[in-house]
Amino acid sequence: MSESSSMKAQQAGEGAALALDAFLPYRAARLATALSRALAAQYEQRYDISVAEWRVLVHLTQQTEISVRDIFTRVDMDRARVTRAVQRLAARGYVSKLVNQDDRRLVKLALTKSGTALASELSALAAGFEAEIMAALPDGSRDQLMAQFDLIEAAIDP
Amino acid sequence: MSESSSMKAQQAGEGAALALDAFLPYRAARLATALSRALAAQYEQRYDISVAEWRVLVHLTQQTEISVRDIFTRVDMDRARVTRAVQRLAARGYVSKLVNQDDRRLVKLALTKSGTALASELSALAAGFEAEIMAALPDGSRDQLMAQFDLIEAAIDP
DNA sequence: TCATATTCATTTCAAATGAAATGATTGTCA
DNA sequence: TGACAATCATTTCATTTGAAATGAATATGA
Repeated sequence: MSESSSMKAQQAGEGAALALDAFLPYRAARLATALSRALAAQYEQRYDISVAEWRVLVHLTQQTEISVRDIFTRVDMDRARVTRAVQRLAARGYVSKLVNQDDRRLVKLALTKSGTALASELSALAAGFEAEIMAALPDGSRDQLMAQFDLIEAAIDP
Repeated sequence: MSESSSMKAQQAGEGAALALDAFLPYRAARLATALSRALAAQYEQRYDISVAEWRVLVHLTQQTEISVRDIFTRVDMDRARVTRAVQRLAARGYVSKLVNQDDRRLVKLALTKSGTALASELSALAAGFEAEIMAALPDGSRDQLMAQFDLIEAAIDP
């Protein structure tokens, strides 16, 4: 393999060269895509489920009779993406979609029986995936990470 | 505002309900987009630079005379995205693009004078942004985070 | 040397994305 | 009550994305 280009790579001029490898936003993005890709590889093909659909499913595992808005405000996807994920899930019979009679602008989402079954399988898969990764970290890392993530998000938002 | 739908939300049936808020892949994705959005808000409009372009610029700050391949292997973007970012940067005179004479399949990228200037401004901006966030965390959090990220990525890859 | 395989950057094309528009419903307040 | 604003889900439309195809250049090995 040709290594010529990288062999010739040289440091640029002085200046404040930002170390990308130690730059939090970049590292967070890299970590997130690596995790997402690795996890999706375990279910995308087997269950024909996208990341957006996966998130909606898991969210409905925790709360039911909720609206599209309830999901996208909590789950970090925009309205359109949630709407589309729900459409695909409903078309395949995993999610039921009714009009909320108290406020007919709202949709009332819930898992169907097969949706519940699928969500269970996916949850188990996901938990296993996470556990495997966490096994490579010192004890307590998980809580530590979550606490740090919380602080960072709090520092950004307001 | 109508709270009816969330007021009515109720816990779904027993089962292993995966807590999305404590699920690493989800939290990493949420963190990454929050950081990316907040940072991009500081430069996208002012400098008319996309995230992909920003990454290429900063990368060229550290190594020069490198190819498209050198960038996308290190920077977690696919070839097409790097090619497009480079095209836009070259069109605006921030990056020079020559053919590598030792291997004419390769492109030889470098910052121009104005590209170097822009990269400096952006680096300073980025460093400030990160410092502001890190100020909200305990001392040593940064190194701790990077070490944890390294471990997680290592647990995924091979 | 020559045929074949590989590597690189770019382009193509279909799918995903998200900002803004739309239409339906509910809230507000004079 | 009724006009107007606000909210919800969906759709529209232009852009972005990335997998695969392409074409050019180099490596490999008979």
